[in-house]
Amino acid sequence: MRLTTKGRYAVTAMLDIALHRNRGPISVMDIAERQGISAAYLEQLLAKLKKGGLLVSVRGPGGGYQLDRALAEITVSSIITAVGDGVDATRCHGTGDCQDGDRCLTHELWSDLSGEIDGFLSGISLADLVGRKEVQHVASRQDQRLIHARHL
Amino acid sequence: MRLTTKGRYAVTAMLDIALHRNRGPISVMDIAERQGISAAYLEQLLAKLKKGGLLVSVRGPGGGYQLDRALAEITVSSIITAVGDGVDATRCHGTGDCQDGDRCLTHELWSDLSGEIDGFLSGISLADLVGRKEVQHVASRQDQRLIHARHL
DNA sequence: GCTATACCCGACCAAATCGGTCTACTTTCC
DNA sequence: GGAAAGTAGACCGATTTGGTCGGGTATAGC
Repeated sequence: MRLTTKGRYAVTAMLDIALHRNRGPISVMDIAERQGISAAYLEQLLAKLKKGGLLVSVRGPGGGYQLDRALAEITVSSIITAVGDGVDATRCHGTGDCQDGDRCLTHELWSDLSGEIDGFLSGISLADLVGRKEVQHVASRQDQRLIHARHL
Repeated sequence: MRLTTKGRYAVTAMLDIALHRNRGPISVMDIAERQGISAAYLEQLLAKLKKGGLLVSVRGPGGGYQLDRALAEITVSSIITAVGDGVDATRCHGTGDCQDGDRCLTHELWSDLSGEIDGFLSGISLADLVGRKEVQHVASRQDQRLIHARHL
């Protein structure tokens, strides 16, 4: 099971774009500042998300990234997968040849777990997250802080 | 979320010991051969499991490791935790200060996910695993192979 | 057509982690 | 006493992570 900052950053960035979707394209810099993520690093992740068909980019001044699908059609699972942080918990990546061509003692356990996790994350879309009170609260705080910081 | 070979090996080893519990103490070498795990590495994991109160060891010839609790009282979750592969998916380890003392946008999501995974793994004990047909099948295959190998 | 903005892309890097080895014990049974 | 077995910890090579840097290229607006 690999769920590292890569996956977390990706979901965070997607959610940030979702929350500000009515402002037109969102620049990497904006997301990076609001979410406290290195801009150069974030670029790599957004590139993968674009390659995965979750985002489109607009070049030039005023450009940035936009969602390529409806909020409800983008699941957390798909974001994590797109960026390479697999949800798979087995050692053999599901093939079943964990021990010299045969299944290992615990193959089914990890396989079941993978299903469980994927089921959970597939059931949560950006639309769900955007609708959460707690998320909206954090988002408005971040917006305020960014405006404040840019006034200096 | 950290679920690496460490956690997988630990669960595999514990299950191996559980399956052969009627044979007295199980040596590291036996487990290593049956499960295809490096004995030297396995030692480290078993030491942690012992420190965590899941195993007891018997030194000297004929010694090895034994479970320190009833099968039903040892959950997969507790095994993974004992070797250090935390089930926690948040960046802040549950404290909630993911971004300059406040919660990040996705704190709740990862927190929920952690709960989900932990709930799943806490619900599975060694007794459950030992009772599974597939597990028994793989175990008997491993036993046969070991006997065969030692005849050479 | 310049220029500032912003995405694009690939090389590179330091630190951490992982899976594992090796050595040198100590304890216990025969 | 010697062999079997656990104990402890230093060490190691490979990979991954998280991130930087530097140079592109496209494009909007003047």
